[in-house]
Amino acid sequence: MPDIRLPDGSIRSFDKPVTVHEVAASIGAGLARAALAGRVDGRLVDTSYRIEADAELAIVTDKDADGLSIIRHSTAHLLAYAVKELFPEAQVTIGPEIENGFYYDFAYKRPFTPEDLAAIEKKMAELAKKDIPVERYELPRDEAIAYFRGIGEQYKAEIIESIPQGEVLSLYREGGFTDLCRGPHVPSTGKLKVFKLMKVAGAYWRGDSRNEMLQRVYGTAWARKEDLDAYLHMLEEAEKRDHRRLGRQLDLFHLQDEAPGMVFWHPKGWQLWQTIEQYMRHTLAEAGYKEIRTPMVMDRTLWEKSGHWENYHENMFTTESEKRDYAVKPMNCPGHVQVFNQGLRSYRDLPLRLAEFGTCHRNEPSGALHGLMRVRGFVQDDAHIFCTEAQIVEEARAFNELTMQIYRHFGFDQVAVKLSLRPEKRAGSDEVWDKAESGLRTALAACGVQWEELPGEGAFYGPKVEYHIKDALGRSWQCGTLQLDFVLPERLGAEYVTEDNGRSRPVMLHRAILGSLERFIGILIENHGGAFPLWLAPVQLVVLNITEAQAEYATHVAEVLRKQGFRVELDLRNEKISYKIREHSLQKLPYQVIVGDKEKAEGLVAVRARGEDLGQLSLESFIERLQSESHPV
RNA sequence: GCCGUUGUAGCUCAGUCGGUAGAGCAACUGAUUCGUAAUCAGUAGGUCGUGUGUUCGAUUCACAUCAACGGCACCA
Repeated sequence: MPDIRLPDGSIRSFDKPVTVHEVAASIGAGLARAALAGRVDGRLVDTSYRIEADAELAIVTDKDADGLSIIRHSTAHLLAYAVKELFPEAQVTIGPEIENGFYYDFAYKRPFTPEDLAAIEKKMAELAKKDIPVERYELPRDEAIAYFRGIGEQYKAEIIESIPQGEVLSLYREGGFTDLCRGPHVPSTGKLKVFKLMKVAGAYWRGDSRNEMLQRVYGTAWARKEDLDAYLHMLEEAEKRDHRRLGRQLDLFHLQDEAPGMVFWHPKGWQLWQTIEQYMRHTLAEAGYKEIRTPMVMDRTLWEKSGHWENYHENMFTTESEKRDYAVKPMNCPGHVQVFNQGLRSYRDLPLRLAEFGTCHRNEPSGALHGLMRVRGFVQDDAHIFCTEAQIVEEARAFNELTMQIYRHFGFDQVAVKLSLRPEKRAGSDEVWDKAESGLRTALAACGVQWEELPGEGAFYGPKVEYHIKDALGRSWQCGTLQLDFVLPERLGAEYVTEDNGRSRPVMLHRAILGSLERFIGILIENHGGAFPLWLAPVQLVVLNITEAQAEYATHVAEVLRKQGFRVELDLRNEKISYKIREHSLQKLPYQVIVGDKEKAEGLVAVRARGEDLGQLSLESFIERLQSESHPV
């Protein structure tokens, strides 16, 4: 007869098998009401689960992360239930929990409208209020298929058909609605109180663009109303940080219809760009890279040799002149191999690190474009390291260190490393891939970092290490990449003279740290909400006079600051000081330097940092403060 | 590329059940010379994304097309 050990270590003995719910009830009526599921010997189960033998049990409530997960998953089922009530012809497919909520995909003769969504949400609330029991039962695979076929749920039947023969499946029934599901689920719909449907969108059946499109309804669900409110508030805040909105407000860049996916950089945006590019240029030079420049347009045959034409020609911009076909470069690497191939290279030249801030164009699908984050014309902080196999580990280690240092300079200290392995569509033999993948593993191990492996995600010519940085809103962005390539040097005939006067192929390391500068700037804008640190701010300071009487002094102050190398604007407009301060505050300038008669008389400046009055300072001490702040830490 | 939505002044948006449009902010002009997030008054600004069709008449209706937005698919 089961002895149940609870998380506090206490043991409760029962003289017959008990359900999770019964155990909860034996502890207290409140806990029984709060119980959403149980964790029996580490496995999540329904509250109706019967424990036959001795076990460890934790009662899962909405205070548990697992509890919230179950709420979201069950809310997805409630959504499907509501849809079936309102639109009996709709067919259900899948409805998983996702970050902050859930979705459910339906097959229906027409798309759902916002009005439908409101009606569905209302129906969900109604069904939740009725506190309908959610019951689990089991069915053999073939009976389950017959059942779903019988009620016209073809998609469901298809899902079950892809499950191996002989399995017993669990189904969940709430009122008139039954769904196939692994579970667990909340014991009744009354546990689902805090949810909101967010949007409808198309989504391909089984995630394959060759399949029909389903109607996906997204929703969010929480344990408490305050959590939902906080989440909605966070979404509003994120919207205020949207780089497209800030790009306009801060006059950084614009996009227009005539050049979809290509950016018009305004003076302030280009200043920001240049600060970043020059910083990278210096940093790379110090790390032993040589900068080069290669053509934007090259003959099609070169792209055929490199393999890009075969893999990507649909996404390449092409042009033609005097019966020759050309392609606008989508990558710098084939060009870099051409530079490597000039003259006879010696093992003494290796590693050779060639860097280029080269503009590349990729004809991305129209639906993929998104502000600066996904564009058709972009520049990477790109470089290719030509080295021997023996040098791979040391080069990867040095790259890792450089990358982490640069991220720190930009204020990103949470970095996740991933290793993408061979894709289905690839160039090169399996032996070469074995060598490349194990080479990167060894290199990563040498760096002492933890990494996650992603099978099938590598580039066609080689596996890649990805660096993902986390921004101020907790979102993760892939920026850096290190790709090991034995294929391109072979295809484009790169070789060097070895120590014993033989010939050998160099290995090529493709690498970028920021990735696309456009995208990285988009990330920076959102990360800082447009309030850039001093070293990045396009305009670092503005000098304001209070009345015309200090115009000359203000001009002098601005001049001194400019001579110190700061980016300074002067605002001598005949406006109230509060008006001017408001404008520059909205522009998120790091510092506003205000001079009135008092400052003029004593040779001081009154400094206002963002939202903080620093009071009067001597110009010298202010400059000192600026200097200590103006370089990346 | 696929599904859906949207496109009106520099920006944010209203409006026209078919009779060629309006607000706030910004801009410009004048007055105000002011001490830490909006001084007052005035002026100007739009072939209503583009094309075709229906109509006496289209910004409004229909079709096509382009772009943006939200997803999906893609992302060398």
